[in-house]
Amino acid sequence: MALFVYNTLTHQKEEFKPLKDKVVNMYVCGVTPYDEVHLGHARCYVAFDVIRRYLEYSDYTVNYVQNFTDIDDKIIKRAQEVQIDPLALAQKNIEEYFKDINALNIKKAKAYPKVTENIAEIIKIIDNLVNKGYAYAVDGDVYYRVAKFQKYGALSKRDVSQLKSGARVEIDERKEDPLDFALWKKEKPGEPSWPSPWGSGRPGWHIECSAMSLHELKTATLDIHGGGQDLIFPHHENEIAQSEGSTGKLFAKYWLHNGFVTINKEKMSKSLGNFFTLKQIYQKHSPAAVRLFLISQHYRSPIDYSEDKITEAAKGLDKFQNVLENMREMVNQINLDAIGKKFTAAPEICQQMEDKFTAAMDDDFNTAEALAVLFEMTNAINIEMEQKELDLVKLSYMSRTLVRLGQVLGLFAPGSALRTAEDKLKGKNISVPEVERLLARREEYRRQKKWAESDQVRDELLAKGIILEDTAHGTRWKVKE
RNA sequence: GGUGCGGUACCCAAGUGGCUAAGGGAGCAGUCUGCAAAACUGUUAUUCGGCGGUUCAAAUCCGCCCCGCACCUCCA
Repeated sequence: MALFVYNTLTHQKEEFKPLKDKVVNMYVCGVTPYDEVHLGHARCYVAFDVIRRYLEYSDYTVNYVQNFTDIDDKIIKRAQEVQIDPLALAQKNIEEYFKDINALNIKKAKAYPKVTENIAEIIKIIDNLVNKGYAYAVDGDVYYRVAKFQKYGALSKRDVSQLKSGARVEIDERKEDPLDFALWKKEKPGEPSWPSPWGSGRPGWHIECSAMSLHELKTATLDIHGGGQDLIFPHHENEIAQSEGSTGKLFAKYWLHNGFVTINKEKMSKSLGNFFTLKQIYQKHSPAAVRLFLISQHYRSPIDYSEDKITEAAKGLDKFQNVLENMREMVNQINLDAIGKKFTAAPEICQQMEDKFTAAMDDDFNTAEALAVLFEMTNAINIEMEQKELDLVKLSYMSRTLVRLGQVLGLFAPGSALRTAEDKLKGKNISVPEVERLLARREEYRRQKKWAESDQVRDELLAKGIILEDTAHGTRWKVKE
């Protein structure tokens, strides 16, 4: 089976073939760090993290680059509002970005270029565009000459003449055409600026991605360029115009765009004010549950957020957690190599599950279906554990497959694995030592068969949202979400 | 107005021409358990927004209609 991806550029699913065999150069538009990270951002970066992980699972070397647009109108505006230096504001938000995003178990990019560290590269491209006639300077500003770029509108499927009649484009007398957009903006008093051949100023919004992808990945043509659907027009359309105008080569082979997070079916966005930051959500839910929620639906479809849905995702996570903890108790000590003589091959079901999993993921990263395979595997393991005579080697193979495939989706990875005890108690009015103290007391009651007292302790814990499970190997506890 | 996406059970959500319409949550009944929880078993869509059409065969293709959302302006 081959991997097929939906390419926004061609509006269809295509077989994925990178330029160079087994190497994928991938650039995903990062955030403009003027505010906190919200769930919409998380969806984008989780989606592309899954894509990256699956490509790596499929034996590709992935060069993943994601930028920070750390100087921009919005940063300047916000900085003025809170009376802080724009670059310091951006820096602070970048630090917060990593805190919030890392919790979601997102793999590090190869590089995180910033606009402010790539001014020279940006100027170089603008200069090149001016020399080729794709751009013109007016009064300290530099604009892109959209009419000169024949393919303009191809990505977003827009007709240039329609755009003009749309009348929503701002009229600026100095521009040759209302569609022309700024590559370089003349310095304004009190704003950060850099020297350039056209005078002091700063880069326009779209140029940084053209410059930084070229600079960081050393290739005119990217294999994958990703981002949110809201960036298709004008941002990505403009990037194509800039990059291809400058290099004369195809900018990106595959354009992948993730769908929005919505609330009550409406797009979650800063402008509508209906957004939830990750910090807000983390107060009530674990990042792992947020991640599972985000991948429970295909990355291109809109996903509607609600508290209940994250809670549902948390329950799914519990299901995985339960099976893995039960497994751990049973097969923890098994050395597969030592017992290998008896059971040399992995059971057939492992290969079947893996085949189903890859078939789902090969179809434009269908995580919803892939997830179903993991639940099927979970069920199969549970059934196997019900058997009178346990086949521990088989169980071990099965759980290894579950974990390995789960990790492709970024679930239960080592490190950020499942939820830790402290993580579980987030927002609860009780500490881990306290729980353990009560458990010990209940254990003593149970030993003495004082059921009433024992149940009282259990009820007490339940009232605080803690559920107990008595197993053959002792009592386990978890938190009701 | 232009462009695009979607409407599948109580809820979420896969499936885009042919095996019994995945999977998760919720509910109900049962097994297990000191009792629970977890887990397991059974059960909840003769039907896929509506109406026509094509076909031996359609949730899947075509036409029309109804409804929802997004983009065309900063947004992941």
